[in-house]
Amino acid sequence: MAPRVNSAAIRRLNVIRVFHALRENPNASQAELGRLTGLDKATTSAVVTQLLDDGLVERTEGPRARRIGRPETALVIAPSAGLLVGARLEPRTIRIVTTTLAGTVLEHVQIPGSTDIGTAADLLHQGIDRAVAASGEGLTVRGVGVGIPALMDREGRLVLAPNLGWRDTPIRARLEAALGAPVYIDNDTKAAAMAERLFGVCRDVEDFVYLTGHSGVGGGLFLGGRLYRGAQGFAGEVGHVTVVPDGRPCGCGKRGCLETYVSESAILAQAAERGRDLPDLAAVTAAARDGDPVVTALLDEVGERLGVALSHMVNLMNPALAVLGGNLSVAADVFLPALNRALERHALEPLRRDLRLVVSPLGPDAVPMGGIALAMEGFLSAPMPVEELLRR
Amino acid sequence: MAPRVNSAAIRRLNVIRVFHALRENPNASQAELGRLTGLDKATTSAVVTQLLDDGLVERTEGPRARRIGRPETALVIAPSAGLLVGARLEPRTIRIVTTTLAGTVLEHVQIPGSTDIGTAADLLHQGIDRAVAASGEGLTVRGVGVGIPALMDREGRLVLAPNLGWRDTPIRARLEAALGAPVYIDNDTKAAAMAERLFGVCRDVEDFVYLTGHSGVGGGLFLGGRLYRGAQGFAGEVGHVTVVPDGRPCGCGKRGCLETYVSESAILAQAAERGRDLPDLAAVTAAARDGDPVVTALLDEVGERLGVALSHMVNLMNPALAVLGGNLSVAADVFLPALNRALERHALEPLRRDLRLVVSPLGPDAVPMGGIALAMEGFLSAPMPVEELLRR
DNA sequence: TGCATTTCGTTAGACGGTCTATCAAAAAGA
DNA sequence: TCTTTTTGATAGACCGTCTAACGAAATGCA
Repeated sequence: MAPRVNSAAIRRLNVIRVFHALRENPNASQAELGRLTGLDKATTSAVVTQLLDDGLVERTEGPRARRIGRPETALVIAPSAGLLVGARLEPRTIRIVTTTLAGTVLEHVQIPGSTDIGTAADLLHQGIDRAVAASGEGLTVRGVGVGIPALMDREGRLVLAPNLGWRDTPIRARLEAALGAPVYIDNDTKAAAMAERLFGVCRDVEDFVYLTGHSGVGGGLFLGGRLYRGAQGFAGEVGHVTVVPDGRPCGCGKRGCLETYVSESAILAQAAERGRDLPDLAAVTAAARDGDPVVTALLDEVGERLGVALSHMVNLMNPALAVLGGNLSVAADVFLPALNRALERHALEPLRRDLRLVVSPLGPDAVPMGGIALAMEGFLSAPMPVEELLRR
Repeated sequence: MAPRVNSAAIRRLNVIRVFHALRENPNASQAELGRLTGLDKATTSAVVTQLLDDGLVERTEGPRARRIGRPETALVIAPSAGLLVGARLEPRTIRIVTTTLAGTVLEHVQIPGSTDIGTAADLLHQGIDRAVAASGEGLTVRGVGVGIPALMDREGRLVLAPNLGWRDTPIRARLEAALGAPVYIDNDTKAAAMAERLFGVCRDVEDFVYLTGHSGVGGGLFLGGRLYRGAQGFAGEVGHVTVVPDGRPCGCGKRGCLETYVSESAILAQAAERGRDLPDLAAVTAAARDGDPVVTALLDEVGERLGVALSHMVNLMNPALAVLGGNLSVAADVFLPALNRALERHALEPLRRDLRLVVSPLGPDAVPMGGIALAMEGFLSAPMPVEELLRR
């Protein structure tokens, strides 16, 4: 049954609007928030009063514009209002970030992971406790968001991670019970796309695709102003788009998947097959920059494969922007020419013409900050998912 | 600036909910509408009263359930409330349908088209006038929706139709001026997808992809409960997804596009190359059913190509359902086995497992009925696009 | 210094929603 | 005929936003 839409829903929506406007514009005044959100100043006043009463917002002695008229009182999202926790959970390392509700980073923690999903979850739990303790006294955790390189369903169950051997684990429920705070879990790349939208390079972009390489290759779709998850929650599996018919075998059981050519391990394996034993992607990129023809040709192929898959996305989804993140950003400048050639060959001209291609500025924190974004969205929308309200 | 959310927006939303509930359940009572929409019966009463006052809804002597308690009064969307017009505009033929606001078909008109876009628009205008006149006396046209096989931007400008030589025509503005009624224009396949959602086989499906073949091959994406148009309005161009590297040349300037293999003209051309001169797709399908090995092999290839493209869509968007419409439905049963084999080879198993594959039940009226869907959406949402209200 | 001007933020009141509670109307069943 | 049951309408509570007016606190200028 569709949720009821009543006055309370309106208020909840307007609170969220004001909150995000203030998050993106710290030290804004009430009048400015009204202009930013399009709300009447009386409404803004009511909303801000509520946020002040709830302790989510504080008045500060921010810098005052020396203007005519009554001076504004600057507002910020209260640092004391609580913590958000974001994490990236991988077999090798677990990376945890804590922030204020505004998204200001407080602590970084990085610990070794585990190839066993149960052990990894326990380690994550311990790491979060440590990070929270280091973030300050008496701060309550308002939400925990985790990105995992796996197929995650809409209820936060880990369904399958072909490369890791993980499957069928109700990890959200498990962590929520252990942590005693709301937990939001999603695929790592979807989380990173959320981070790109809230904190990164896509702040004003309604339609973009995010491509990333870690152990595999992932895709996050931000369509029509919101993260798109698909019917089961599995949307964006660009790593398993076929780019070479009957190509290299993939951990998923198919052949010729994109990630058998452009993931870090795949690139290293292909380099080794061609007589270049290199330790990591940075070394591969360096070799190409030094003019090694074999490695250069290999990265050209990587760009070409990636370009084919991106062309499919462009033709199908017509994004305004494509973001390269994760390990893809390491070698991006080397393979970008080949990628662009592939786009020219495979993407429709009117759709390609206005496409912007950028490298993610978030670096290794993209996924943990995506966890922050998930937790922030969850905290603000609770108890009702506001985005759903006005769909027919 | 984001639109304001106030009481009026809530009412508009609830009116739309009640309207659609009544459209899908003619002769429903007020109490039933309340149950269907989740609204309180007091609210339902207020909304229905407004709809009755506006003349959009009527009380009828519908069939009464012989039950205990006060008998219900049946409601229907008033046939006298106005007309919707839907059309498919193509160079060869123009097909026009008129319906009540509920979507009940009143008139069909089919007239020859024109390869000149200006002439075609004039013919459409005349045809609409004729269809409206035939639909009854004194009915005002509430909206006109048109599907065109071309790239249409979000403002209803025709940008490009590679196969037809049409480009850069402000056809929406032109028709609106000529007709004096609100006009909504979109790509024909997007319109058909809307029809599938409102009147066809996807009534309760939030995430589906629609594939169709006419002169070219088109795709419509219904994602997260709404039609997805992309940044410029060009999303869904599955016909120009590359399925064969360096394959057959396409009217778009690229090579190996899906539609160079599976559009009707492409299939006929390939059959001719292999020594089978056949007049249309029905003849091709008949030959395959009669056991012609050349034609059977050709349709197997068609299924394979289509399956590759659909696999990309499944991996990227994880739809719950894929609908085959237009000419694709003519030969569907013949190439479906090959299509399924391709899905098995190219789509991730967890995403493919729950995918349903169905043939469109709407037939040649899919696009005109899509025009009806566009017009209905436009009429109900006017003056503010309600779906946008609660996006942050 | 004194006063007009400008901008900020609050508040009262109008207005319009939904929701709860109540009630009359109209049928079936006993 | 009376009870039961369901429908649909309505009063009043409650909660939103919006308009309009007002006090507060600065600048600009005589």
